[in-house]
Amino acid sequence: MDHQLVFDAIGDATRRRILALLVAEGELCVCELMAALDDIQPKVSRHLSVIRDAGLASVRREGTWVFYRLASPLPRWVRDLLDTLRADAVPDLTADRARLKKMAGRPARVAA
Amino acid sequence: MDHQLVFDAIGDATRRRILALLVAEGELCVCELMAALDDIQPKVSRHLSVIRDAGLASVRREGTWVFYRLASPLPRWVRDLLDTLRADAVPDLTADRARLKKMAGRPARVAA
DNA sequence: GACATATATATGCAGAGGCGTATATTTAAA
DNA sequence: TTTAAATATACGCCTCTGCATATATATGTC
Repeated sequence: MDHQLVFDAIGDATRRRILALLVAEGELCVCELMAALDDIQPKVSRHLSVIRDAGLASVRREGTWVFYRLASPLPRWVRDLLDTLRADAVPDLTADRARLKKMAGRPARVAA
Repeated sequence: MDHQLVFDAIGDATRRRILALLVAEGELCVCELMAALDDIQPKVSRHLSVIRDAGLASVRREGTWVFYRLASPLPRWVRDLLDTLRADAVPDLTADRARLKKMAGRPARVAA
């Protein structure tokens, strides 16, 4: 676990929104993150690759969908760091979760 | 308190070392931080200005020395974030504190 | 295979940030 | 008022990073 990669990952506002959503919601696919962030696909995908390369998220493919969740186990200090990404630290989180809730046609999970 | 400025401040490795020292040691002057980090003065000073401009540290002058400490009060999420800067999150911290301890001629505090 | 959906990556560009060196500022003392 | 010590800032330089657009890569369906 490279320390700088972890802090780089939380250094960007868009990535903090993604990470805060993963902390709060558990597992989300790219299309759900696009809806929650109201942002374009290449941008979301690029930021997800940074998060994944930092070792913070793991990936599960289900058909054409790709689901991201927080990696586990994570070192204690990383877990503590991610736990700080609550609504007071990530102001967009509340609105992002609301948009996610309103998203039409959310993919149904088959497996965990 | 600007969120991005706070995360920018902890995004740099040198600044994390400084912040971790302030969390662990309380109040330190620039010359003590130079000794602890084993780094040059303009670099330490520049990073301190970023930390100060983010609202994370306050400054007290005593003669020619300038002492930095964590600002207070800090928002809950900022305090939580800084509390994650322990030795496991900032690997240099242990060596930095050892160098600080060995520093010759540390300035004596007059006031708090 | 042809096509559609979902996701990933390549590319060129513009802006931000860190570095070392040099210099300015502040304070105290001679 | 000169000098020294401690600290702050200015200046190029270079690298890194995020962006939007375009394109590539699965995967499933017909």
